Amino acid sequence: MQIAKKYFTEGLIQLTILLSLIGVRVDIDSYLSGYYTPLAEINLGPSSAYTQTPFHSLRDTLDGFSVHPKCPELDHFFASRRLLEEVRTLGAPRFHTQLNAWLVQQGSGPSTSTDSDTGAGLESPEDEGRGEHLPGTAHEANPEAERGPRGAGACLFPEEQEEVKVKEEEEPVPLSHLAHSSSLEQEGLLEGVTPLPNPGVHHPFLSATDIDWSNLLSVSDIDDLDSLVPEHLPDLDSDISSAISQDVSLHDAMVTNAGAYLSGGSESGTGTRPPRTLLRLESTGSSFSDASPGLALGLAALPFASVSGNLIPQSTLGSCLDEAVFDQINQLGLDGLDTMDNQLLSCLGCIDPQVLEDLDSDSGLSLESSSASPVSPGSSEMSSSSSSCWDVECGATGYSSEADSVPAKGLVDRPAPWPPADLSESVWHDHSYSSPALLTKASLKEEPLSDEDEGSLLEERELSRDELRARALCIPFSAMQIVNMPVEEFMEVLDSHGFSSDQVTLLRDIRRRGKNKLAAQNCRKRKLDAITGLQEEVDRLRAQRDRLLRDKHLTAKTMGAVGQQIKQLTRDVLARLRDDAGQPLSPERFTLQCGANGRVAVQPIRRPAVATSAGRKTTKRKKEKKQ
DNA sequence: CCAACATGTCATAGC
DNA sequence: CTGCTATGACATGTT
Repeated sequence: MQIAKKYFTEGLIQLTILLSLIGVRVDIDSYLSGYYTPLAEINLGPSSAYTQTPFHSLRDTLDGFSVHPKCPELDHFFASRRLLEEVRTLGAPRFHTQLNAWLVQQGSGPSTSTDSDTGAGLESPEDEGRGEHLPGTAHEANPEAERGPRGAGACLFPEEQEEVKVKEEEEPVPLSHLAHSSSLEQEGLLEGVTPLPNPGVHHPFLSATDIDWSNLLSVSDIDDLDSLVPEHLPDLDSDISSAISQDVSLHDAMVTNAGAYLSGGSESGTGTRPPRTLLRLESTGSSFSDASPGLALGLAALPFASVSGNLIPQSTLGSCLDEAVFDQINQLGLDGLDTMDNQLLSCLGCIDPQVLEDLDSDSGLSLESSSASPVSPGSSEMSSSSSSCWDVECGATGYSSEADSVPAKGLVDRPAPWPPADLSESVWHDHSYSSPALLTKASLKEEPLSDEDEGSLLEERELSRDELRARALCIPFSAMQIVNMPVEEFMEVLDSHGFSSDQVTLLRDIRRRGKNKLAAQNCRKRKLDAITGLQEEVDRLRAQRDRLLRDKHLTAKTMGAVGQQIKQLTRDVLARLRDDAGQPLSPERFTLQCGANGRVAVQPIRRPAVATSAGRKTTKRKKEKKQ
């Protein structure tokens, strides 16, 4: 995203992209051809954070712009389309191919171009691209702009696709070819790659293009497209070449509807083009909305692809577009959901929904959850925290949900006491709550078992001592329930069920032991974590110590070498100096002293007056040996 | 059989 | 005072 932001903060590029988005033919392909890779990485590899970003934040901050400064509707529209593109890109793995092939088409188009340097286009796309096409509207500004794509629109065949892709990669696309590319296609392609351009930059040029805005946008055409979607489902084809031709023809349709240059000097354009392109336009939308959402890039430009003479105010534009966009989103989502739901249901049909719900929760014995549940003694919180544990038990045994799935709150609120005889099976089935792994395993494994298996498993499963005691005293609660219910609820249970003193004592013991058991687990876990952390710290400190020791040795070695060099230099200097007698200065009697100002002075070595001659000799010998 | 480990339980301190 | 948590110590079962 940083790269994308960097790119999009370049105002000219932003402007180019934005103009392309609103239907003005600008040189955006040159931009794309150069920055395609990073942009593609941005969108084709949606990070979880990116896709999971809340809609409001997506709308407001994805492009780095909070609100469209002048046109909130437009901003909203862009945000909506951005969201739609996010949805599309999730399922558009073949976007690269489409983009490449399309770019080649533009490059091989008949448009007259004076620029052949793609790099120049990248450097200053607005100079050539927008400079030519901005002054006029989409209908009249630049005949080449419409002639180019149309000429190249239907020229790509499946067998040519790969070749063209290579060609596109090898040869830089002429700038003007790219500049003349269809805004619709650019939009669709671009939005498949980029998280939408900067809406804010677009405004200064709105005055020059707002007419195109109004002309290009038509709600009725959007509706038509929607209505046409089902009619052309047979046209849906995952073939890339088909999708490409559709995308290119999309622009042709726009141009045709615009009524300008329909019969212009397009080399490849023919008189039979308009009907065919229209059909392709429709099929493009259908392909997007149904078969392969990612391939239907043209639908990204559907609001703009609808070309009519209707002038609609921008205030209404936003809402209309939003509806269209979100209809598409809904359509996508519903289609995907239908498929996914069918598959999921087929896989999970045999699983009890309750168990499915339980799978979302933790094992019910998670130390965190278990320890947290008492901290939140609210009834609602209790039901959320402890019910998961109980549900696990329910899922583990597969008992009837009437008895098993009753949460603690329900237990307490239920006026009628539970018959121990009936609850014996439903409550005393699995109380191995101390072992989360066992619980999870049991809950997952035992669900599809039959009653016979349940019985055998019940027999196999050992009840804890507290469970046995509670069963002996006919206490109609599981240890999990007793432990996890809030204290208020527990007190209410003790009061409302008319338990004997033994039962109450046992209930309290079970609760105390259960909580202490969980606390012990927590404590041990913390202890292990602490030990692990300390061990890691020990390792780290040990490594640091070794590193420091190595540095110390190296420093000492260096210091020794430097000292030797100094001594040698001192000897050399003193050997070149002469005393009054003309004799060389002895290093034993003189030394060199470096002053703070950089001066070097010869100083006699001061020896202790009390030093014995023997000591001097010993010192001298040592010095000599060292030297 | 023994050691190591895991787990439950008790006692206790502290909040 | 009560309930809860944390933790050391001990017992017991498992590997």
